[in-house]
Amino acid sequence: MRISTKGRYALRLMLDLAVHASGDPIRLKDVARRQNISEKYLEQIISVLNKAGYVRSIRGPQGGYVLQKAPEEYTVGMILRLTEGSLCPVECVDDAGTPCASEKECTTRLLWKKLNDAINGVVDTVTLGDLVDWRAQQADHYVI
Amino acid sequence: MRISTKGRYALRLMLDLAVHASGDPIRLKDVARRQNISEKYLEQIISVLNKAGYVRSIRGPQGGYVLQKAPEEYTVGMILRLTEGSLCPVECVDDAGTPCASEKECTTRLLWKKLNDAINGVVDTVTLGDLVDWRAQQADHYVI
DNA sequence: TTAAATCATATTGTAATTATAGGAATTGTG
DNA sequence: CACAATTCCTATAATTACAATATGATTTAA
Repeated sequence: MRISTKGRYALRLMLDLAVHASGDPIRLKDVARRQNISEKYLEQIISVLNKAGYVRSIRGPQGGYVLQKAPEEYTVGMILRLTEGSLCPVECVDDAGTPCASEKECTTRLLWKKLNDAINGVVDTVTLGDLVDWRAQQADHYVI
Repeated sequence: MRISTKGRYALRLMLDLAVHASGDPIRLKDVARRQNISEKYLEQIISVLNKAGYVRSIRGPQGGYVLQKAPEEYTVGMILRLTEGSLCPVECVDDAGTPCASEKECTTRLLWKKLNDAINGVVDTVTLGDLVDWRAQQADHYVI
């Protein structure tokens, strides 16, 4: 039950855009270098984020990407669900999925609901802004 | 980020053994019928549970399987981790996994730790005994 | 005009998932 | 003892997902 690289890279990509925001567009090449991720793979990932309106793209030289909204406006869950697909541990507790064929209310389903709630409790409360803050605190340590 | 059928089937298998426990061994064929799962697939799954000592097998006619311990002694996490592998959402927060190569303490890692704790908070507290109880309560509804 | 960037789509290699299949070994019962 | 019911073991296969890589088209600032 792993988060795939796609979701993790998307998160690091968005965090990179948030941290290095200066008004000017940020080139994917620079993100790829800083995050040590294949630029071509990042292109596919940011394409999804772009189509969803999470980032804005500027084409041509001096082009790049900028966050469409403030970092606090993006929850981790929004980013992961977009790139990763559903985060539900099993299909039957997924609102978008097809419900359990067999049982009206199978016993293990209660467990999956609890697990789903626990997962959502984290990813839907932590925002990109929080990640930026955490990173700033870590940076403080290195200053000394 | 889904729990695979292997882990889900293992849980239903263990629950079935717990619910139908009578002292006599329970045939896999009956579990397969009740749970509507391929018997051959269940064989592979229970083989893992058997080698781990979670169930005891009795061979030959009138053979089958019984739980080795009381249902309360098995957490959901024990069963899922055994059949499913690690439940960590990313490798770098997995005690058994290789730690992050790049960063000493990368920012997103804090998030993954929170997520990991949330998941463990559910699977390590709910036991097979709880599932049995839940099932009994559901059964009460149908009695009326 | 050129070069730097995004955009779009196809392809590939690997591994995991989800089983199915065939038969060997064990053992209670008639 | 023979038989049949069961567990046990291993191989194989079909499908899908994952994680990229590759190629080239399009846009646009300088």
